[in-house]
Amino acid sequence: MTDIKESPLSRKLQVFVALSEDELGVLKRLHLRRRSFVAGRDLVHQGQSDQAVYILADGWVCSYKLQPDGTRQIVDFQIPGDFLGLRSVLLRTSDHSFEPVTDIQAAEVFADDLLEAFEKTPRLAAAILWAASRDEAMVVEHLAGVSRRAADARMAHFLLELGARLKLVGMESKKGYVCPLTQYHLADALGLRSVHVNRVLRQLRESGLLTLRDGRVTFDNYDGLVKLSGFDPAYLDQTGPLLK
Amino acid sequence: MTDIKESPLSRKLQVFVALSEDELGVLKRLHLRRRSFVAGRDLVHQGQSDQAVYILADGWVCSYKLQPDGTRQIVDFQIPGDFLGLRSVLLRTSDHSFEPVTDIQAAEVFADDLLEAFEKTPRLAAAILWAASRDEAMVVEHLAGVSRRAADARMAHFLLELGARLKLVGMESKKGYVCPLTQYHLADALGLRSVHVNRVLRQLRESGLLTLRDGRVTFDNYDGLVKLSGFDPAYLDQTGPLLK
DNA sequence: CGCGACGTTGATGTCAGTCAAGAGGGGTGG
DNA sequence: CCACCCCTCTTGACTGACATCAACGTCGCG
Repeated sequence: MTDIKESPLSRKLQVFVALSEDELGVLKRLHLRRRSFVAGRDLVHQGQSDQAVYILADGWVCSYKLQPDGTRQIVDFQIPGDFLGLRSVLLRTSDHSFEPVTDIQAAEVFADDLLEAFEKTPRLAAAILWAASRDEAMVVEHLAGVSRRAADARMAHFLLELGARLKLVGMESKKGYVCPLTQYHLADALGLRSVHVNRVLRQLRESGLLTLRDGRVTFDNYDGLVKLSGFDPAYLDQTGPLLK
Repeated sequence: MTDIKESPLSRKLQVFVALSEDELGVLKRLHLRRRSFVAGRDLVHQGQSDQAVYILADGWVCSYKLQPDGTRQIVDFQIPGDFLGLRSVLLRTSDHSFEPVTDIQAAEVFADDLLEAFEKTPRLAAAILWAASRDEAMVVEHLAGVSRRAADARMAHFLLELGARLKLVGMESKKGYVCPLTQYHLADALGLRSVHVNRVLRQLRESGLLTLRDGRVTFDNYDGLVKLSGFDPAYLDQTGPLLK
């Protein structure tokens, strides 16, 4: 990336805080150590011994937890601009794994460097913590969705939420976005079986609500989706203290 | 409480770190400002304007999120020794509400006092952050349970987890514990309807696994419950760095 | 060409929701 | 003291959403 202002992370943060040249400089230095990982091979991130965080620059990742019975629950997806393992620095984290959904590029940041950056630029720290707390809120919303919404509404809500997140980093066009997730990923995230994911997607397509084909989500009837799913982006939009 | 060592919070923390007299003193000072709340009336805790945290001393609380359709999802329960609103100090928190399940007693702590205590006694801070990260892990586990476990296993897992938590603060006896939750609370937490909670409880009772009657959980066959639910307390037992 | 990953579809089963009714207990007001 | 209500718990009959089982299609790749 030639200009740090165009990196997904700073695009996201700048929606909420105008960053100074100084802060952008610190952000840029955090991006120096670039690494790649291939799709499917777990990024083992064992909170303790490995004191590093990654800033995802390109590609998608999922964080999941394996169940005793062999099924897995995908807790969240990470898209460009998201942190991997941030909580394991702030808090001692729980034991979930990261799997790159696609080949990815990420910047590796050592915990000490991150904490030093936080001290030097408190506004940047606040912005990053804001993003982290938004991730928290998404996990809670995810729980509520799996617990309380029917399969079609759950799917619609999930894809709308992803769209809203991608919009922040400039990866959503007018009415849809590129989405590399397989139906298995969707199933593992939404608490469904892949066969049923398939049926739900067909039903949504035939109702003229949305189309997911060839790795691309198209919203055919955005308002209809919002209505079906009860999507309310309030929990993503937490503006407020950071604007001051 | 006459001796701070006997407070639920310090009992919990001392399972993992031996606290010095100094640290116990700091902990004691955090407990000075005592407040009571009655069952059922929400503790509005609006992260921003109200910069306080509570340490629950007596009684049970649930934290929940209201859905657009009127149903609610209980995200977690708090028992004595747990913090209310800790995350809203560490991170800017998401918007869920707290409802006391019973009449409660809690110590009010101002954010500044807490942060000062953290600076003075880093080991105490580490212990409290450990507890917070355990809460994180429980939300993830909760998501996995609602998403992947059948109703009976979900119920069993939930009640086993509560038992393990209560044990840390000395509120679990050999084979059960006092549990003030109604079947509506259980339904709102587990993603079931209260009628079905009732049926599941009957089934567990008739299988000789557990009994929930008159506000008391009795484990009639602990090993059977563990087997049914796949309960693995690993995510609660995070020992490790704090022992050093 | 064969294999594995992903997607699609149908038939059938079952777990949990819905609807409905009632019982016990505690609180409140007449 | 009784009458009434509300909250919680209980049970039964029926329904339906999602799972299960089983095939088959398609595409990319070694």
